[in-house]
Amino acid sequence: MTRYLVTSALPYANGPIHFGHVAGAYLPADVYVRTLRMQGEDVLYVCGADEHGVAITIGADREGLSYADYVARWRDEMKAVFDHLGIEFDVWSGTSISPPHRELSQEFFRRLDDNGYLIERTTEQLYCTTDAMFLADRYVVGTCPNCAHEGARGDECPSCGTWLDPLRLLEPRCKVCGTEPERRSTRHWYLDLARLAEEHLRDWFAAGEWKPNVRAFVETMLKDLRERPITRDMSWGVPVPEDRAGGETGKVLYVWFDAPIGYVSFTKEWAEREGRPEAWRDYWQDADTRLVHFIGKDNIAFHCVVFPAMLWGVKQDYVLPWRVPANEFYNLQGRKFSTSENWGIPVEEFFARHDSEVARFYLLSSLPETADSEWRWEEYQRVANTSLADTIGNLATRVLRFLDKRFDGRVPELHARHEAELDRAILEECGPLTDPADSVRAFQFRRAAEALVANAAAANVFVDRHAPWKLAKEDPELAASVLNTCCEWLGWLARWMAPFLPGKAQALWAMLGQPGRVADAPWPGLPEAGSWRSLPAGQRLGEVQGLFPKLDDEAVAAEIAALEARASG
RNA sequence: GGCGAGGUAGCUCAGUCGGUUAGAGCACUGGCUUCAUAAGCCAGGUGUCGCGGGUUCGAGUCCCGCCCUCGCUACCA
Repeated sequence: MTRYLVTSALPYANGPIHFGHVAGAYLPADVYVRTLRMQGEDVLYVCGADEHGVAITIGADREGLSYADYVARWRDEMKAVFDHLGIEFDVWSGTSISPPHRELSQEFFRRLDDNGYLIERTTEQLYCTTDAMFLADRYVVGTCPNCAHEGARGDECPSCGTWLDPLRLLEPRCKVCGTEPERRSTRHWYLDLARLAEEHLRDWFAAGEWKPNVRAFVETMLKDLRERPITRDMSWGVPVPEDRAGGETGKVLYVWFDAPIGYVSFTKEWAEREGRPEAWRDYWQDADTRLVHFIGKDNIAFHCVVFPAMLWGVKQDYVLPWRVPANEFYNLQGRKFSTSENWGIPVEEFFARHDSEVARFYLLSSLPETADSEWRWEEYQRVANTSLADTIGNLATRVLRFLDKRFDGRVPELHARHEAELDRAILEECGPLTDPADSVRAFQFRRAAEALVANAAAANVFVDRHAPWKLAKEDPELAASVLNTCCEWLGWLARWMAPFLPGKAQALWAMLGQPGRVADAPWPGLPEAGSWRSLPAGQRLGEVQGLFPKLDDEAVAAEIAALEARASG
């Protein structure tokens, strides 16, 4: 048994979760966790909201809410989406509410400081007297010194593409209130990434196994590492430890610094709740633990460079990431998901009309694993109808309804003289069989989804070749053996389905008359001739019902029309 | 600008170490079947592998140049 600590990127508590986020970082992680658990691994799945930072204070001010209320609202709303989709964390928390978070973040700061990885520096920055805050680059707008474009941002001019510094902008204004900011000097702490890379990070990364997109990005970044500020002048966040602030007040840890520490804080929170307060160390400070970060590609720098640098720099034997299966971006019907342009699928409406398990499966079969991909309603319909309803759902009903009619709704008997022949037929002659878990472990979820459908399709071939409805008249014993084989196969299918379609898998499990939770059954792997059957003959089957609803063309057209109507209205 | 990823059948994509005639699913057509949610099975066609050059006995695959799409570009998180 191997120990795994799995994380999904902490979603920023400043807006809704959409299917793009789900496909990028949450659903694959959930499937990975469920699969490993069925395979007997020790897995902890940690997530929570990222709740600090200036964007949140601005959002809360705009809505007249306290920061705490504002992030709590998004925290709860995001959790509701995860619940709908069956994404189950062992702990879901938030960086502003997790009890250990403040102390732990400050401890990271102190230890990095003690170990010589922090640099203090005083610089001039723009300060808005109206909003009483220093302005981050993107919160300053002004006139571009290069092309005179009036809408230039503090970091870049969108017109000529020049890299800017806010201090270079002509007629700078605060993006929030329009006031002209003044220059003030301020002292901050910087993380010495260059030194951390020199001492350990480069070697560590070079020895790892990474997806091509991750390796390429990080190797470029490692060539030219600058120090990064880790503090900010504001009130919302984890305060810089008083014993290190040197009299400075009003400074907090910069949100990118405290956010990933949330993974650790939340693990500690989980351990406390379990009544084993030291158990978090098993996951974070045991060299054999495999730390897996599921993220979108925009987060590669943090999870493969900055956070590992922090984990190593505190010299507390923290494990560094083992794999970072960063996904590309997921779009919607040809365009980017966009809250501001109303280009999205309102999740509550979606769940009112559609089956969330089907959504899970469709998302998994279209994940942006190697390139950007997208949600297309036409493809959603195809997957829902062809792969799920026709291939998997119909397999179950064609077998089980026949048994209801002709075999008293019980698992038929396998006659010993048929076993070898039928094993050979289903295992070798009805199409290639593959273990979906192999692909899941390689982070190839699309392939795993395909394997699942292919394994079901093989049983359809088997049924057709043996035509039990004919055999029932000519050779009832052989018919029974054939249908016994089909029942067993459905049992395997239910277990193969469990990580992908947990609810449907359970429904199928119950239809077979199996007690308990299918997720508690061990992962079946691939069946081997002579030893793969386990259902007792005569076992009563459960009530047969259709597993998957079908989606007609009108429904699809209506969804696309609604999508476009929202965007234009 | 820099960096990265991608460009393969009508659509979505797979192609390992360079190796036979470039594959799968969907869609489409024909046949079979009637257990099943009008579901299932069998059979069938389709390619300037983005463009140009190079290396090689042999290139979708390796090298160089170019074109197109998307993303990142680190004090937004």
